[in-house]
Amino acid sequence: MSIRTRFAPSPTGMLHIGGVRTALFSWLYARRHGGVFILRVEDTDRERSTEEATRVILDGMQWLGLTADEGPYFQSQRMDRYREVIERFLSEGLAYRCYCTKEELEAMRNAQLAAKQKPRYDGTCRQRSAPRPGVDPVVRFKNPLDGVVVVEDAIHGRIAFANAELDDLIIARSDGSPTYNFCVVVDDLDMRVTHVIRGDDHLNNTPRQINMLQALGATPPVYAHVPMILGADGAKLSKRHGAVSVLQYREEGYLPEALLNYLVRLGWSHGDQEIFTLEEMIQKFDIADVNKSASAFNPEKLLWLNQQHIMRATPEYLAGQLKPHLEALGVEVTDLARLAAVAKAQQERAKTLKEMARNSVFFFAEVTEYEEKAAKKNLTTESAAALGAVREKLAALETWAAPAIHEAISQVAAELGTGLGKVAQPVRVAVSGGSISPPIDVTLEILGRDTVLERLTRAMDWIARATPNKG
RNA sequence: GCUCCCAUCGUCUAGAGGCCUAGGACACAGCCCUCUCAAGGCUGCGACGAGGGUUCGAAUCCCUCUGGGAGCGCCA
Repeated sequence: MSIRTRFAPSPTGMLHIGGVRTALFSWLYARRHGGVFILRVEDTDRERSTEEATRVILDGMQWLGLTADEGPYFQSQRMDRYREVIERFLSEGLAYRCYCTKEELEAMRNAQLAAKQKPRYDGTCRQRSAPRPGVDPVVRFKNPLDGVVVVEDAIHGRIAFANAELDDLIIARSDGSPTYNFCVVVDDLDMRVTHVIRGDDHLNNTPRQINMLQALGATPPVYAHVPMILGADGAKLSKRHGAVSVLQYREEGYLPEALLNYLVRLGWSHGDQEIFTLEEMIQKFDIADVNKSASAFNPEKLLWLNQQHIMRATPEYLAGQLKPHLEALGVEVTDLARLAAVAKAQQERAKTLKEMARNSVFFFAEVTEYEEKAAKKNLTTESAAALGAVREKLAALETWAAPAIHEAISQVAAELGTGLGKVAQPVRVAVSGGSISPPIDVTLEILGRDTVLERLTRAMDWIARATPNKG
């Protein structure tokens, strides 16, 4: 039988990296085994589900390339099916209507807590034969009263729960709507899910779900409860440290494959390997190699990996990724070949696309002012001579290419009896406006002769104006 | 409180009884390379939570403790 995995996020909160990693593991596992990956949106709580959160799930999965082979299914569109199964539970005596009021339940709960007991429903309505006027009943599943449920977890191994610890959970609310644990069981069964890979915060739900499955005469799927991701401070992931929408990472200039690479290494490893292409992940991922313990999110390492992936990417691909970030800075890019040249020149000097864009603006827009510190140090009367000499040599160059440009600048340095830095750095400030750029020859080549000559002239003018009496 | 889970450098991890003087990566510090910024190279710093067993031998197996986490909703 072919493997079928699913990712079942709830649109009651933003899809964050914790969810993404679970999705990744499920996706990887399905891909690795030539199986099917299903996306299912768990939106039974219509009150708290938002359209925006649903959008983030869909857009986020698409951005990351975690494409679903089936779905997205929406639980909100399967209500008839749930009602049908609830009826079946009722008619087969697997469930019963409970007329206890919320107040009564609350009182029961408080009493149990006060007696230092685990709060749970006492099963009062199991015996009830007649409806109670004025109360809309909920439906509860009749959990076995004794015995143990064994979860054979692919990550944790065998875990046993005593049925005596479990109570009769509500499967339908008083308005008739089905609840989470029930919907999961019905869906996983209907969708023929073979491997349930999810966060280990669901571990405690598993015995109930297995009981329901068994009541329906079904065989439980393989469960794999992956450890949680903690914030950078080791505390639970929250808005403060990283529980932001995945799309935030796109905005900040992360490559999808870098984020995936970072996430796959959280709780999973393959020897000492740190950098994985998507294909390698698919090839090497296995649930058996997933850790049991929670791991903390480390933004620095993500940044490093992003840089590593940027360095390994092709300039053309990078250009496409970089474009929106330049546009966000108000730079229109029409020449994609030129953009690729820029990306190539920049790819080992940026940790994010956003940073790369920021440092690349001067390739596309006029230099309107010089960074103060850089100008003060490099655009001086002394360097004006170097700039002039460079300008002259460059203007006379036969071929406009990096090697020739490099040669010209070296010559100027030699003629002036100074180091290359004394010449290259003023030129850098003149053409880029600041002190940071790719190697000067490459930078000038991409910029083009006309632009370079113009910017050199402009810098010399600027020097003359800035030091009027020295002349 | 009860149930369940977890435990190697600050962080991510390797480690399935001898290969461990515990390896790699991020971060940090120093050095090298160098036209800036990076990248890269080298070096350093730095961990098996504690106590008991089992064994000729334990980071690895067992127990207890401690610490952390999750669940106990007409949320998912």
